[in-house]
Amino acid sequence: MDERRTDDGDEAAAVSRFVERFAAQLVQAGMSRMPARIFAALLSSEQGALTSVELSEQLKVSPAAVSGAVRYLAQVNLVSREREPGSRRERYRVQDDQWYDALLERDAFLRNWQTTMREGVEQFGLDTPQGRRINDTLEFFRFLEKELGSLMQRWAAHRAEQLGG
Amino acid sequence: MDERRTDDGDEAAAVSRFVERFAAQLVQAGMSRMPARIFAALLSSEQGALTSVELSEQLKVSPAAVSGAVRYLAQVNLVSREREPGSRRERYRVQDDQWYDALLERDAFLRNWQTTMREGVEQFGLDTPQGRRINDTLEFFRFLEKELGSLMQRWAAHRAEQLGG
DNA sequence: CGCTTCTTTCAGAAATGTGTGAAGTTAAGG
DNA sequence: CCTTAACTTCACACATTTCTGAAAGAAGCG
Repeated sequence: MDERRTDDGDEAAAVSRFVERFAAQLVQAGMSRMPARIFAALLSSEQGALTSVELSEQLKVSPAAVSGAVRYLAQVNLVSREREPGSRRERYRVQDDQWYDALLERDAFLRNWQTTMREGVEQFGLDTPQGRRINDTLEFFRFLEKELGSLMQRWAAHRAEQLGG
Repeated sequence: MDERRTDDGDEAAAVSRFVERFAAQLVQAGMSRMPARIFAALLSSEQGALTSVELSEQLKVSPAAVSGAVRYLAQVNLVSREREPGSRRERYRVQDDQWYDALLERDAFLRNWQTTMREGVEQFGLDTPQGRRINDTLEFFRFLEKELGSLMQRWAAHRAEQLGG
């Protein structure tokens, strides 16, 4: 008749459960729902890449929703868009080795915080308790920026080593 | 007439601008609006602590909103509640030296991720690309957990040194 | 022990966010 | 060129979240 129904169904359901749980985690961390679901689906896919239609069907959402979510994901560098040559069909791919960086979105993120804090320090001045308190925060973010840089380097080294061994 | 209008007004307006900018930053990082505004207001206050009424007036929100937001902030250890002895008035205080930890809310956060990822690895198995991909993610979070621990220690040392010198 | 002051709870209103359907745009293939 | 398959945009509807006002609940003070 049709394909091995139960197996495929079970597998699909199991995948879906994981995808939704993963997505929920991302949502909790601040990502909006649709991007989260799509990212989770991509990471759980065999090739690490899916087409718009596949995502639309698997997640049971409209192409419009996929479009919007993917735009966001591409913008924050969690996903890259590929064109299969000869077709207008696009595939969206998780950046296997880059998404760790993106997830910690250090660059813009930490800079923005530092800017805000610097303004606060200027406004209140270091001769006020508030000013000193905000200055501490500024220093914390400076510290974080430096440390996260070297942290990611260590991670890269760690990974390279694993692959090598 | 009344108090030095322009000075107080300007100062208040300037503080408000900073508070709202800071809050916006926190919102972007995933915190909801009211807790974010309250936290920012506390950090910008001279004593690092304000009463419910003060918050309510400064932020132009109802006592109910303050109550709910403060409950959340206390739960995630960003704020502590104090009672002024003899009054039912409560003051809410930012935890000057603890909120860095809280902001990175490492403990529960990283554990939850690891649990989710572990389930994914089990589900797909290390003989599938997805399984390996998710396992990489799991390792990344293990790595992060370890590193963030020592990072915060270094920060504590850094701070202690500043205060000492 | 009741009055008063402050905080909390709760139902509902207002604001915001999120996803859909339909129309619009772009580019491959005839 | 025209057709057609894909992706995107936009207005709107639905869902969720967030804040308020009112009422109830605690706790000092007379």
